[in-house]
Amino acid sequence: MKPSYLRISEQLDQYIKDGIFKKGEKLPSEIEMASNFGVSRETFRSAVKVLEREGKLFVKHGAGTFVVNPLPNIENNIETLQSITDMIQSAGLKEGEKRESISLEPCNQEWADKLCLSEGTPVIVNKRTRMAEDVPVVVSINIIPEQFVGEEFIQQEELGSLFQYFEEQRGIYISRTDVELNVPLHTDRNCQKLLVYPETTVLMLKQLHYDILNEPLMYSMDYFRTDVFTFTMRRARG
Amino acid sequence: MKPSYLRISEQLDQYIKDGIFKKGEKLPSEIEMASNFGVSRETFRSAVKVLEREGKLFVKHGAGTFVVNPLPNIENNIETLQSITDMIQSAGLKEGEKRESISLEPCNQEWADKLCLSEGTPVIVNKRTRMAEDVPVVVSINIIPEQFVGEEFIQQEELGSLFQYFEEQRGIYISRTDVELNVPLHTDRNCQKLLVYPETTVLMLKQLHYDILNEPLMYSMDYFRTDVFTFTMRRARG
DNA sequence: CAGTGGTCTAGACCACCGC
DNA sequence: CGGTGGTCTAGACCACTGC
Repeated sequence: MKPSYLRISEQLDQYIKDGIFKKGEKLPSEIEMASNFGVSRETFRSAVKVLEREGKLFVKHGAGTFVVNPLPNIENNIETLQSITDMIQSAGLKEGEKRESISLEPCNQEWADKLCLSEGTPVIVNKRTRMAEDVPVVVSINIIPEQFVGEEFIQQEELGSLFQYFEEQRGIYISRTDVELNVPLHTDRNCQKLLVYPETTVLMLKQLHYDILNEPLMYSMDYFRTDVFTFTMRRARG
Repeated sequence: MKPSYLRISEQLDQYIKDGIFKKGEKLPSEIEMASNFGVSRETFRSAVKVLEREGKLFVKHGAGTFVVNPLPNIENNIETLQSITDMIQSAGLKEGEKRESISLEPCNQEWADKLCLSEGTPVIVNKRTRMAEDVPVVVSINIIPEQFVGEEFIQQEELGSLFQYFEEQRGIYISRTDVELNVPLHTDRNCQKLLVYPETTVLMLKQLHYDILNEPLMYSMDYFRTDVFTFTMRRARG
């Protein structure tokens, strides 16, 4: 049984979609609406908060609650964390991979900082080319502290989603990622594999993945072909 | 007078920073904590929700509320919308601008789609080079429907922040922006002005700005030097 | 099963807006 | 000033977790 406030927020959303509540219009007061829905005012307010967070209602203290113009859904919202495997598959493409190399290397200053290790600590460096319909679309380099992976990690030829690997094989859930957007030079070695067309450009994400307790787990550098992937997001004023 | 739930969330945050509540530790139950703080359970829960949203606490139904590893603050979080003027100034640099061109042009398919106009409707196209310490760091192109700006817009040589212009001169508050990340080819004309060093690369944001009621107001294409600006963000699992 | 967080209520008072 | 949303309470019952 879904809680009331969710049912009400969905119904309000539908009313907006159906034009029963029109853009710019002020909703009746919370007390009145709560009474209409047969719930307490706090419960109705919870429903409003859901839609306010989604940018569908605008609440102004002392003035009222207003319907705003519905925004389009954003596809490929980069703010929602998903694995590269999911990104390729949700575009309806056949996902594949080729391991370029895997090695145990002393970590450099940058990796050490991010992963909270001391410089020089051995880490696993896993480099793969990810394919969509047998064409290379992503080059990804993962840096992982030794203790987080097992023997099978090094031996397996095809790893697939590391998110899935960590969850199913190691019981670790990746919940959050800090990202730095980068644009590599087109002379960057890791770009070369992706520059199959002269008009192709590449976006690189440096990503630090955390588990549920915000422990840094893996650092990645992922090179994406921008002619294959579209990255969008929504910004809001502080 | 700050509301209790905010005071409590700040105090909890401080306790975490001070190590009084340690990473991974389970907090006492909500009833107990609420009683400790001398507030009702709902009020204490509001405080917890603030920190949960900030990724500082992890709440698990039926199990408890846990302190997680504090994450570093993210600088230059791209998710927080700010004007280019602000971005330059908050880096402690002297901001300047040079208008390259301003014209009234029939809008193309892409602009028309975004701004909800018909193709061919005249729009103002404003192209500027933005400077930091007298060096070009951003090229920005703004596409604005005629009715949103006044005569002074076209005549003024230095516009400064358009966010500020809209707010102060036109009473319009830009509250939200949809962004598409792009990497232009280094042969792109708008890049050329920015490629002062051979290792410089450029990130381009196509941005559709909305007012408080989510009405599309302005479409922009902003070219940023990645050696000057760092863009970071935080992603979370759906 | 006991203990935890999730939802919900009816009512109260406060802070803010616009007339 | 009246009407709106913002906060807060004390208590109730439900849903989930882990032993």
